[in-house]
Amino acid sequence: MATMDHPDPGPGKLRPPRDSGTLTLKDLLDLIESALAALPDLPLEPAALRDALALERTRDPAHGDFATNVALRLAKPARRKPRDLATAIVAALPASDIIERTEVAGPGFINFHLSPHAYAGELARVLEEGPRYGAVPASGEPDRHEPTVVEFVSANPTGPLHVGHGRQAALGDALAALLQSQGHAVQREYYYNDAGVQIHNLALAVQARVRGLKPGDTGWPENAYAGEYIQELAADFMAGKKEHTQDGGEVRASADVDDLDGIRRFAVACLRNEQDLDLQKFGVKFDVYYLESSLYADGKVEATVNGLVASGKTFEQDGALWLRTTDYGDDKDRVVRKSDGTYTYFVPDVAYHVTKWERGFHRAINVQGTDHHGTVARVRAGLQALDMGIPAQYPDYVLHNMVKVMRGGEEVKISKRAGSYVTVRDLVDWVGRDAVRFFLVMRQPNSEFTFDVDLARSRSEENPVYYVQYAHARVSSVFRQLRDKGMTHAREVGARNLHRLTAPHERALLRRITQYPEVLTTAARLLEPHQLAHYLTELASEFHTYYNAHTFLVDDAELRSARLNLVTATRQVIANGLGILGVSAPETM
RNA sequence: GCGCCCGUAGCUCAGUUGGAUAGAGCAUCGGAUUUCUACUCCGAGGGUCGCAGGUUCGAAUCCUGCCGGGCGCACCA
Repeated sequence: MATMDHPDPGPGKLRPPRDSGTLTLKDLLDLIESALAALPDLPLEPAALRDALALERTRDPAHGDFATNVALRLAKPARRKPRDLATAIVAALPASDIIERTEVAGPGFINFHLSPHAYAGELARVLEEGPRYGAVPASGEPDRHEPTVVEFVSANPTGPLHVGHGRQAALGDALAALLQSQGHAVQREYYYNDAGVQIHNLALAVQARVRGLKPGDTGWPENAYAGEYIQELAADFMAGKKEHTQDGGEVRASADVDDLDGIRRFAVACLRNEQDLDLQKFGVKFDVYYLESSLYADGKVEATVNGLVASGKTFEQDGALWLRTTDYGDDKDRVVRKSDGTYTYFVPDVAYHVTKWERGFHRAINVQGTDHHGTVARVRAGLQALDMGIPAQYPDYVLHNMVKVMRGGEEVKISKRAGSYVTVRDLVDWVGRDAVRFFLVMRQPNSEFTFDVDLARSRSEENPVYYVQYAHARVSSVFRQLRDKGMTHAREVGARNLHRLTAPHERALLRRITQYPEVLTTAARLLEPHQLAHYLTELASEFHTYYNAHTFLVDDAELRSARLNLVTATRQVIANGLGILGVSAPETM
């Protein structure tokens, strides 16, 4: 599972929401529902019938386009044999021009073979809606528009972004786009830990470097950052450089060794700017940077502590204030206020999530590394203790594993302590933004990922990004050829002649294209962008197969236009899907 | 030790939240090009779904136990 404890979709969610998916999918569901309602002797409530109704894509084309197992699910409560029930349901199906034929198969499945008419309708929709195809229109079920905040990256401004942050950036941005495609109002947010110990350690490290110390020397501060970039910061600081800040101001390095506060402000401004450059290069843009320091300034931290104390769930022990988080499923109680009077980081963390809720985001998704999964129970427990009506499973988490980088058959070590590690910028420089983006979202987040730099660089079919992008470029190439040959493509002519696309390759491609809206819905519901990446490679594969087996630019103008409609739709879906993943769709390779 | 996650073809991984004969790419082997880009395509072999039980019409999928690996178990963040 890539996600933890996201809300149970509940019974009935097996059926896709009404306002998503293809038109034909919704029509089919309606037809089956009517059939069930028409069966006289089913001793079942309508709600139970709805819950049992699931429609799924068939794996084997011989089984048609869609199949349902309602008869299998209802057989027992109805006290009837599955196949008999299935036969009765089929007999009760209203006539429809989207169904070519229906059959009862296996233990009691009902298979639906769609008519060419159904496909023609869906293909027309792709061409008509263009870049919007697959996205849910802005009028549907209210819960689908629930304002959602997606928090990701949230790296401390204490060094460059490494590959793990890259995975988070790629994942978080794709997730946000996926949710937007489903009609949610999404905010991309970056939580900035600018008030903690880490920043202090950063300042100490720069100061030590300014004094000429190196990691390991006597006098080198404990927990100070060892990276090369610290030395650069120290040099810039002593050179009296100016650095602009995010709020439009400017920080000038004082070049004063004892000016620890000045060192801190200068270093943070520099590193923050570096991170922004990385993210910009990666094509990720945040709507909001939420500063930890503002939580203190606005009294949110204090208010949270007061709220926790008021809850009666706190206690004093060994001079510290504790919260009984074990009451809410945590494995041990947590310190809120240390015996030295300062708060643990857990407090601003809870305060931050309170603001998410109070800002109207009743759905929150946090993208984090699995190494931080211990915080999940804590934050939720803190929110529960406040008793603000926040659901127990708030927020959702998408946890991702670490990334190994292989280059030239060897692992490139990632070690912040050692001071050398692969940064997002390194990767983008080596293989390009598109490859980094695609690679980092093409696998399930929750397993270790090995980034093969050589594969990502290769211009061959082995490289999945290249393979998908090439399919897109290839369609564009076909249209260049069309012009060169002085041929024409008329969409209306093509639309009228879609019945001529009868080759197995064409049927397969049609099937795949029209599946796209369902893929988006599923990927968004499960918070799994890799499903989209996987789909795109399959779509590209089917396109390449088709391309190789058939010439599109034939003399027969009707067939030609029909085929060009099909490949235009293919290109559109590839472009739309890549767009959600933050990958470009080039006209030429 | 406790908690969370992972274990599917030689390798990298999918598997539509319990369905039909477990799929794809790479690698291996065998084929295809006077062609809209061979930057491609077609075919073949390859499996104890970590192991053992359980749940049921039906399990890679859900439950229990074990084996192996990752991560986490601070008055650090």
